[in-house]
Amino acid sequence: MADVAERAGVSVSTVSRTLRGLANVSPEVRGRVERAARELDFAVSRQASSLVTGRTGVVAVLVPTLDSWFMGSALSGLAPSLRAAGLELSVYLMPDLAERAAFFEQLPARRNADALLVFSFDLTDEESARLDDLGMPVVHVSQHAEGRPSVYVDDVAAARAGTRHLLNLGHRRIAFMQSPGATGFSFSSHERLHGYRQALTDAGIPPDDLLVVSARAADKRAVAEALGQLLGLREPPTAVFAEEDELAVSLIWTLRRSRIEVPERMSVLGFDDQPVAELFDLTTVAQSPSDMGRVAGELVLRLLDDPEADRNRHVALPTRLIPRGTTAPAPGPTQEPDR
Amino acid sequence: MADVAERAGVSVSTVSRTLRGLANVSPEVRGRVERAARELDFAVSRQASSLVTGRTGVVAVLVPTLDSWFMGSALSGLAPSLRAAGLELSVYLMPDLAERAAFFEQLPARRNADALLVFSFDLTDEESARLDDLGMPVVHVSQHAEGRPSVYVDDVAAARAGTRHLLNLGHRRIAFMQSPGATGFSFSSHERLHGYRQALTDAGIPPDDLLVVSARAADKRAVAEALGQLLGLREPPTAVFAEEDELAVSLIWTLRRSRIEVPERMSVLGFDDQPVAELFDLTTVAQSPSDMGRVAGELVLRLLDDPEADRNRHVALPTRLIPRGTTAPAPGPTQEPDR
DNA sequence: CTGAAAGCGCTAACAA
DNA sequence: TTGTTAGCGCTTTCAG
Repeated sequence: MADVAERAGVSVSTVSRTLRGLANVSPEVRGRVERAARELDFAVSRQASSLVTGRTGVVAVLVPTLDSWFMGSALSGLAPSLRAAGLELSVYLMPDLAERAAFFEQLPARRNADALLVFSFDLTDEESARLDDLGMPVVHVSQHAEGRPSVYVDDVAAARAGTRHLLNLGHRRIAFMQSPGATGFSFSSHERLHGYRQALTDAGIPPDDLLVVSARAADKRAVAEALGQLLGLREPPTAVFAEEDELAVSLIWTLRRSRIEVPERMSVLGFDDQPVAELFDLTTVAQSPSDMGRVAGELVLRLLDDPEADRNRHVALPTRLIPRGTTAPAPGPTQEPDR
Repeated sequence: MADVAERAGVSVSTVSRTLRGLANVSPEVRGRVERAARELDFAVSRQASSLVTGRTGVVAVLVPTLDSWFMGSALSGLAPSLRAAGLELSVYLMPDLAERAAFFEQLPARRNADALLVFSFDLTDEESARLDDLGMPVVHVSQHAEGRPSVYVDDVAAARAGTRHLLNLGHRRIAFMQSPGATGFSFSSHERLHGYRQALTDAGIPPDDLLVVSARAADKRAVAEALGQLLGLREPPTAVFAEEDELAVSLIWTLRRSRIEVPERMSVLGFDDQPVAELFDLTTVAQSPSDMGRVAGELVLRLLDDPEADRNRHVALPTRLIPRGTTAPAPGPTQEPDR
């Protein structure tokens, strides 16, 4: 910066003021400084400025994965808002509990970011408390935390609506298929199961734990086994609600291989509306992670502006049921399926 | 840090030495300092240390998208290496040419990162030159740049192998379907087209530009139109090589809707081996972006260690053809298809 | 093995 | 509108 100042024949303060776009610089001087900066290919060191301003110009995000549709979309929605505000995006990937523990132990983001976005985690009370003491705005995304800024969809209501769709089609034995995922990593998963149970209860059908199975979408064998569990029941289900689309299509793939027609003999409902859903003509509950990312970005910008505003603002984004071809009326008499 | 020093009854220099794990600190003092730091929940400010060391502890990545299988996997492969080395990962998303121009104009990463990874871009000479002058190690990923560190797959050879597979099945009219993408954003795309042409030429078949069409995978209508162009030709193709799996499955979807059996009447070959490939039983050329990310991470670590080592190291990762059910021998007499 | 002091590159008073 | 000066929190000589 001293070089620029010398070249432009002004003091460093003037260079600083110019480069930050402050008003009180004469146009003539401004021009000289800008030209000098350009000629010298000068860029302000964030490190140095943050040392004095106390702001790092960085927003940190804590994510469980990066190679998922959800996270990819969410970050795509988030990044532009931050860039527009001149903030850098720093990613902390915590794929397992060990990494996660290490993160909360050291809180590396502590003084190295101005705000933190936490995605999809089932935080323990202790972890939440640590975040509260971080001394920076923390926004919870795809999850909600009492009294803390959160952006999410109402997974309970969404799952209830999805389940009701199946009930309305006359299904009475409805299974729920979960993605296991590392423990403590999926907030939404629990909520969706809860919504499913609620809808059943509301319809006067007692939830049956035998109808809740789990498998990783990528593990075909596990999906087949989970399906096997369901088909071997005394009263097998006529519909399966999968907690996310990838699992749903993996299930459809398995059903097809077993010559069980979808939706004639088995309805399948997904959650997400990923691109693959359309390809499989999958009925699903749509959510928009990119909207979630965008809204979270806007919220964090507002919090950065005024840490007290929006302190416990919760933003719930909509979901909607997209009926496609994998759900159909339950086979046989609807009141008393006799097989 | 002064607080920690006071609490431990030592000077700040000692705290600094301890926290950086330097050897010359007595065990007894080390213990006191570490305890004090823990009790005060102290974390070193990267900003302040980088000001004096000149290293930021940040690795920047330049990416065209985040919501793609490729980038998600690549970043998943990269992040752990960086974390293990105590480096932060800063993401610069440049979805369009305007953002890109702005980036190269300002080079915001200039003094705010220790190294830069550039993904998948078709850089202009001017852009490459700017990167060279950045004064930090730059690694090109999923692309290669003469004389600069690069990690990639040999797209030309891979596409040639894929095309040869179709030729070996007796296909003579083989189409190539591209994803348009913003101009200048896909290095691999050009290379694959090139490999496809080479294989044809090698087999004595003159490449026919009418057989090269393009459509975005997500745009069903565009895919249908592209397919229409091919089907309307005087000599329509019996096989299509799609430059990436998502496009391939979108094409298969369209073909099925048109009651054109795959692979009986049309073979389809993809590129990537994304999870969706298995679901569609898609024959494809597999690559591993997560390996690419991992290797790029290791390379960047080595360059950070010694900027001169590996200066123009090129790492080419393998691809392999995965035969599945969407490719089959060409219908009719192979030498002279008579329809 | 430990401490004192200088200074990294910038911004924020304050003065002019 | 511009310049001068004092730090921001650390690391790094250099002494001890």
